[in-house]
Amino acid sequence: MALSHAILVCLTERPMSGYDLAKFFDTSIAFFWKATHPQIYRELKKLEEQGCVTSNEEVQSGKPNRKVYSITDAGRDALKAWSREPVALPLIKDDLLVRLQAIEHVDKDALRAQVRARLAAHREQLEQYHHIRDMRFSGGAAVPEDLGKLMGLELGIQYEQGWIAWCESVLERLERA
Amino acid sequence: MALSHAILVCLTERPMSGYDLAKFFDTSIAFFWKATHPQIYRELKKLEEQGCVTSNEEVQSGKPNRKVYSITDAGRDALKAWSREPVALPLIKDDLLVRLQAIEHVDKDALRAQVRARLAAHREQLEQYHHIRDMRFSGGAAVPEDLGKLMGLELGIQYEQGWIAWCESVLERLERA
DNA sequence: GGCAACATGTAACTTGTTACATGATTCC
DNA sequence: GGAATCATGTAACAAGTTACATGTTGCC
Repeated sequence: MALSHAILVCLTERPMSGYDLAKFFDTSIAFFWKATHPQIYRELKKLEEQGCVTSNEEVQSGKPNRKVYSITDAGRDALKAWSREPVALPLIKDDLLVRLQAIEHVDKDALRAQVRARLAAHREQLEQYHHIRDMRFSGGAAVPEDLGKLMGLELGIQYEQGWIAWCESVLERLERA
Repeated sequence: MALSHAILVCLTERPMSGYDLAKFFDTSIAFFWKATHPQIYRELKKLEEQGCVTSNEEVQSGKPNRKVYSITDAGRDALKAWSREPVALPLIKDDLLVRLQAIEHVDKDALRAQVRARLAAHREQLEQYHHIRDMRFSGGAAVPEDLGKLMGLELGIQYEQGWIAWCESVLERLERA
């Protein structure tokens, strides 16, 4: 469904192998979409059958060969058609919030440790986003092609800041109780 | 995996039928976890086999019978054991952010309309959360059992406010371009 | 008469996860 | 010698979605 479109979006940037895509999903666009490598290889096969991407094998000495995929005109058309469809609200699945809901039925020490771990993860993520912003968008201005990426990054930064503040306030209250 | 635990959490509140649970997932805890009714019925069957819930049929005149599920002691134990496991970072899948990433390859009018629709959805959600907060937690104080629910609600409110601000700033920039 | 809500479920399908499988090179 | 990185994939399973199926009551 949308994974195929996310892959096409990545390939508008530059041609990539399945391996590259897996890493790209793990780093660059991990905030909006996640995918594991079996999923990516499976989807690339389908996209190739549909003619949305083409592959060509790059022979490498020593290392195994790379199969590099590029988006086709049909792929670009599919992307544009998809962009006109209505968007779904992002789905959230959060273990930690579910546990909070049943606060009287969970292990409170474990919960505190989990909130602390979450706080640390959000702080780290925020730092990474700041780093990317400083590297790619220093000054705040972006060329038109990159405006969307900058806005995505701004959302990420705001999102992490929100979580950090929330975790801190939750920890305070949990430690008092 | 975690859906079964989310169901158990709901059942700590009160016994419920599959239908009730589906509505509960749709309203109360929709922010943390979503589930459709076929999924819920399927999971309830498994949970009953494992002894984590028991069901008893409530005969109703006119309407079809309700099969009401209650959590068992084994279910409560399973919940506590699960609460000690490490939590995963919440996964996000957001179509809109993916489109923004490829801003030069999407239909810009459609994108603007989608951001406006998203903004409206977040505003509506925020209003609902405010309403719940005013109804259930007026004054801000919560009894210990409800503290987790209040904190979850606070996160929801903050989350929606963040999205609203972001959508507004994005719209402004998209309309300028 | 038609639609919505109540109430339960199945079937078919698509997505997503985890583990397995292979094999070379480079770094410690 | 062992672990990590590069690079591709398959198989089995779990989770999630969509459409189908049935039948009543109450409201407009």
